[in-house]
Amino acid sequence: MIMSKKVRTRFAPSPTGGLHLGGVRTALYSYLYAKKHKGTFVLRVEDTDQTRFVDGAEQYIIDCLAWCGISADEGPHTQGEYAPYRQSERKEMYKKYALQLVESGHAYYAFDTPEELEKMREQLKTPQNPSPQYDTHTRMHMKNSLTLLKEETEKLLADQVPYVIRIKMPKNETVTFTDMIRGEIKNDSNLVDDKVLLKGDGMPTYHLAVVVDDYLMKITHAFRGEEWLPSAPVHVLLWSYLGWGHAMPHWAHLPLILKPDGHGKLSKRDGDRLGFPVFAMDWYDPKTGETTKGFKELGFLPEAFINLLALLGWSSGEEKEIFTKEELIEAFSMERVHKGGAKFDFEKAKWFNHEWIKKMPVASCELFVKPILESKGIDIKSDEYLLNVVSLVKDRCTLLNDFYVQSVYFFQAPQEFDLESVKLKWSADKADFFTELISRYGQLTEWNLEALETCFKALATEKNIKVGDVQFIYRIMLVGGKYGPGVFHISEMIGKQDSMERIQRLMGLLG
RNA sequence: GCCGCGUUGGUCAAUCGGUUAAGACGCCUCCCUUUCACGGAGGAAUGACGAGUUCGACUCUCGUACGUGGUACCA
Repeated sequence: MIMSKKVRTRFAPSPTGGLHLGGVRTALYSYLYAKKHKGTFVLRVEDTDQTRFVDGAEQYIIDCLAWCGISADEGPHTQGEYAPYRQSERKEMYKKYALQLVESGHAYYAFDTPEELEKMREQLKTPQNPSPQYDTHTRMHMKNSLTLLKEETEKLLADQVPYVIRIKMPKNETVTFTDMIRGEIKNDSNLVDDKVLLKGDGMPTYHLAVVVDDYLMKITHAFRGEEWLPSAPVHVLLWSYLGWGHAMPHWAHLPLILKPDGHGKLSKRDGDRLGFPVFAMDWYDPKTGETTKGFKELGFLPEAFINLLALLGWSSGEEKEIFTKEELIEAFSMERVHKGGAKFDFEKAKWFNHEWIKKMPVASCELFVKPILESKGIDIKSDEYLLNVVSLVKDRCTLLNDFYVQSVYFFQAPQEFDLESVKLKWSADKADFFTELISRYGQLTEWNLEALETCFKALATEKNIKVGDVQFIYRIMLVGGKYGPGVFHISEMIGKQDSMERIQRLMGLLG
């Protein structure tokens, strides 16, 4: 095969709730891989489980991908040539293939009721085998077209007795395939169960749908989480049984994202417990009425979010850690994805965001900051003023939301003061200093950084007071706390009038 | 239980048989800043264990341990 096919990757989430970090990463890697190879990235909605369908989840997923800047080229939101992209809308296609498999002897009808299945598992359960499967060992004891006479099966079908179609796993075969990350993977066919392909309600299970759709949508590279590895042999067999072996996509099973503490996959609950988001954006669950915080709303930049996710399980091999999307596309390769799972580290995640805020031009930064301040009811005076504020405080903001605390005092006099700290330095001569300072400020003809700093320091020297002490108090007067950029910068920005009022205000409080 | 996958500092990780085993986050110290950050300089901290292959193993093989995933008419 000298001619290589056009790369087509897909992200195939099921619309059952908030979009998890790991899901975004899978989408991201699929996107990066497709773009790197000038291919197409497809979004396919795997809504075959009617009972788990959640209203609004699909649009939410689309919105999340859009926020991350990794929107799909084809999907339910577009008019792609492989539509429809919702499996529920493709329902009729799957049955045909299931029947084809029955026809060719690779699948069979099974009429066992859920109760009967339960009974079988209960009866066959032993300490050595706590979870018996419907497989090559047990299927001949069950109620299916393998154990029933042909006429019996036909009668049941004619009577519309509910049934499922199961794959008939072969005996004594080693199913082998190559994973782009892990290399050759082998499985003993005797050990994997006869997975249901077509459910009682006529919907396909994931196993059938993923194969049929990947084939029909001409997917060339299929990336998914490591949790799919155990059922991969079923999919590999299906590709071959359906006669599509030559077209099977290249697989890559991505390592899991683990809890930062303890063990196991990172879940929404861990985020709640440990105080960080797990979903890309706020997710409102219509069933419970609860909203779960997302990275976006917490103040993450999408650029930082995909950057940190990309580096969670993949590394370029070089020291560089901050990547733009374009740079990621350029540098990404599946071979450099780690095999082992990675524990999520929120501190590092925040570091990425901080780096992105520092790196962002002041003007772009202002675009994000403006709505945040406005939503808090702050009158931003003018864009020029805001721009100056942003340039002064941006390096000390880790999350976008930090801009509020770091810049309110440029717009409003502080409501609360760190009086504890002031009192340690307060004394009669300090009071005298500030009284005199107000008067000198009044006489200043020019209000700029140099003028007021000179005035301030000259007075301290005159009064024989440590500049640092009064400067520190001055900071609390203007800001309310022990933070923020240089005091004289702040003072210059807020103006003479405001500066004088704030001095007076705190002096009043100190009696 | 069985099967799959994995295992370099607390965390993310480089190394693709020969290095004093990078770098980053976090932590600590110092400098800068008479605030807090930013920035700069330093520091502590790593190859799960046991065999084998090899002149030489973090790197290859096997075993053990541990972790993780799966074992549904969920994806």
